[in-house]
Amino acid sequence: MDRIQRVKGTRDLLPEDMAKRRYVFEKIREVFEAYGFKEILTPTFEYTKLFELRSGEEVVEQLYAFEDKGGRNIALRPDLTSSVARLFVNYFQTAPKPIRWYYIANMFRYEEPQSGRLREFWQAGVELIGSPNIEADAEVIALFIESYLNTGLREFTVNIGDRVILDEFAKMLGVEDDIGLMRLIDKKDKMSREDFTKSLREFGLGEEEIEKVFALIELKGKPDDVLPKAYELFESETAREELKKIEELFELLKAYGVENYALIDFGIARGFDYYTSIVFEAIAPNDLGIGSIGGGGRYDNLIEVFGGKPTPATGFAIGIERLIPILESKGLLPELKVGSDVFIVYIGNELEIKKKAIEITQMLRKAKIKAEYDIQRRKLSKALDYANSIGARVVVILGKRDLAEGKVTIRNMKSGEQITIPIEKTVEEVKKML
RNA sequence: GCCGGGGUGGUGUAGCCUGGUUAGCACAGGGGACUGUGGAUCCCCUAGCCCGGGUUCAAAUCCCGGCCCCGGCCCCA
Repeated sequence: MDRIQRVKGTRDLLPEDMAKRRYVFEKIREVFEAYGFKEILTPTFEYTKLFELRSGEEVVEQLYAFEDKGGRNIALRPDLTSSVARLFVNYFQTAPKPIRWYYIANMFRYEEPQSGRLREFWQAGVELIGSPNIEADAEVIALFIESYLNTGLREFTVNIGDRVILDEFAKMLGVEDDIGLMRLIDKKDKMSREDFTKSLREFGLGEEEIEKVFALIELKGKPDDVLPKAYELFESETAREELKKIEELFELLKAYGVENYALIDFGIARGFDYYTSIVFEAIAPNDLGIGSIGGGGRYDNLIEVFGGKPTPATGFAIGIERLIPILESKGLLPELKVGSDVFIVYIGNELEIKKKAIEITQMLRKAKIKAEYDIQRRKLSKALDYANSIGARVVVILGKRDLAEGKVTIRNMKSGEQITIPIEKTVEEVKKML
């Protein structure tokens, strides 16, 4: 008969995978908590309308959307930002600001799987709701950087862009389709200079405008280098005020001690069209074909879109399926042992001796030692073989002769060394061997 | 949605181009010999050509379609 396979774009996570994920999640969670963020979780599915309100009806194409038995149009969450905004509008509009929430959850998008992209994937993210100030952007970006640092990652940058600047830029060029221009600029790193120029021409820009686009995308690097040039390029009051905010942002990041990881890149747009000003994404160089490992930004209009009072907010999400392979390829994940440390074997098949094996196993377990006894009725040699294969470091052997004297034998699987000890000393002696 | 490369026991593979033994090997798994040390050795067993159609006397092998995997494009709200 045909066996049922995994659904396209999904993954089975085996014990070793889960150990790695738990490790990475814990490292990220530690930092989130240290910044005073509180964990929340919203339902796995929402009314499709929620996502349509945010992004337009065409997003249904990229959603896992379906009709349930009650005739409701439902979609699995593609991220948590919409749900968090909904939650806020429904119950928390009068709560003291700012609200600091974090989540670690799986998301679903109906897209073609490829490197670093699955249909079900996990994100660890935060939302900081209620502050319009640059302090909030700084807080979130600092937390973003520190989260990566706590996983052990060092080779990465957080590139910071700004939607206001891009809007002003589009105005400056007299471009109507500002979103189209942003998308094009966002792709600059994916193509050669020639191809990029060609795309800009096809978009309808003249040579002078193209020059300006290149001037813009060269606004990339440390603020000390970039900002003076930016002040030259932009003359509008709006743009200059925004540049001032960015200047302050970097001063704040210095106070956090994370400024070395932050760069300006005014070519960054990020796809999400609900972002309103500061946007950012983390890039870690790798040869795995993985692009951004996380990103976020300010979304000051979204809560209004969902029927709430206008409320500023900012946040980010870290893509776990992208981060873990990078950490792994750089050797930044510790050796994570899964399974029992101690294996208990008994020789013979008498009920009494089995009960003894269980009692000893329980003694070890109560002492928080990972232990299991042989429930396969294995012979000693096969039992040792099995103990070896599961990576048990110590084997407790119960033989009739030892038991008659109230003793057991414990074997250090690494050295092969064995000692015979009184049963009541088992926990103590096993601990010494671990 | 589009393009390229793939799909052989649980895992890794040989066979495919050039159609023809019972689809080979290794590892893993189960059992046995062994009954207090063999983390071994030996023996036995389990288990596979992604699915469907076509060509042919004959298909794992050639052709078409589908599904899935890997990668790229679109998209990434």
